[in-house]
Amino acid sequence: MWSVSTSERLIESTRELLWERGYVGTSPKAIQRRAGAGQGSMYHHFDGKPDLALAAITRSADELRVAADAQFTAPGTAVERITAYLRRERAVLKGCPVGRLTQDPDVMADATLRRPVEDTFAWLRERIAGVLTEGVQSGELAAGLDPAATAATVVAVVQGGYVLARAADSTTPFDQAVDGVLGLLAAQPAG
Amino acid sequence: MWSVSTSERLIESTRELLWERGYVGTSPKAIQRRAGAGQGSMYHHFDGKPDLALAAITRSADELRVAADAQFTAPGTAVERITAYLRRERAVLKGCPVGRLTQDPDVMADATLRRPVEDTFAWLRERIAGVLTEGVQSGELAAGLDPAATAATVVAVVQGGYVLARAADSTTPFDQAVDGVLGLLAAQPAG
DNA sequence: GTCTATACGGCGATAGAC
DNA sequence: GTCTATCGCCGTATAGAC
Repeated sequence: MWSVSTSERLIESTRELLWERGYVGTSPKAIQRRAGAGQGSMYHHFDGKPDLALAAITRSADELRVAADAQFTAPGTAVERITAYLRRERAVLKGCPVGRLTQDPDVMADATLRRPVEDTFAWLRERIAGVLTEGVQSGELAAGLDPAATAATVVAVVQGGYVLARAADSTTPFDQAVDGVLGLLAAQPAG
Repeated sequence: MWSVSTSERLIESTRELLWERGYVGTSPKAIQRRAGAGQGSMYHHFDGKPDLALAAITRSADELRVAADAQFTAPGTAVERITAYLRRERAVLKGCPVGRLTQDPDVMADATLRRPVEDTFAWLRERIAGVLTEGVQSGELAAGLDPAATAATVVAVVQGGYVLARAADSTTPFDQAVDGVLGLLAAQPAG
């Protein structure tokens, strides 16, 4: 048996804290405490708070892509895959670990930290637009459906659903928002 | 002529800073500087940071309701009013001054500060559901459309649209997300 | 009402011993 | 690699003079 390395624990602790409290609300001291690491230890492995945050953000972004891609790559019609993506299990009340960073002024002001966030959503919209395009081409979806716009809608419903859920302190509005788009999508006249 | 009162300037400065940097990222000192008020002045008019934040949040929430209600109360069909709401002019890259607070752990942990946020979104979903119900009843929208779910979708698209716009540093994805839902809504088979 | 003085702990980092 | 010491500045107030 072996324990995870200190640097590993620092990254994971940072990921959790960024998720819970954001960049501005997360201090090096809090990270160290959660990781069970000392001051010197943290500054040995990382240059400072931004460097550690970059490692954490990059990992969260990568995880998000992998998790999402699993739904889009699975077999099924376009609508089935979009449905699988929207209905996949999520920590709804915690919100999106990547989308959350969008509200963090110090993250958005730093080009390096901002990059993974920007790339993640660009990729996600692109990927979903691709799935929708397949649906249009196969005649499953109306020919008039705009894949890029609809993809943005799908991603926005998820991100906005988190906001509504947190505001209500209940997962219900998230589920409703998802049901809402899926209802609209299902009622489309076939192409 | 008269100048605005100091307490008024403190509230407005707090609103701006909460919008730009969130509660955790906003310090009393920063508020004072922006308001052109001294330390003692701020603590004379308000009990402290939470008290001042409550005044700011309440006002922003009230403003949001008034602005939204204008679209819903205007004449027009249900879809026209929803469209007016979704397309109304917004500071897209700044995001929603109320929805943003949803990501602020210290706001959500304080029942008093949280209240206006919760109420605002509950009201908004309710209000939109009402408009959609009218649309269903008049036959403008399909009988199968779920007003509550679709209302959640509409609000989520706006809130999520802000996230996408900030991530991309461009208003384009917001507009696409809006176009996307409106496209789906318009393509509904009539009831 | 507004000002200055003072307080104490936390933030983010560096230095140097072990 | 990890620890403790130290640093200067900021956050969030309180006290009391004007």
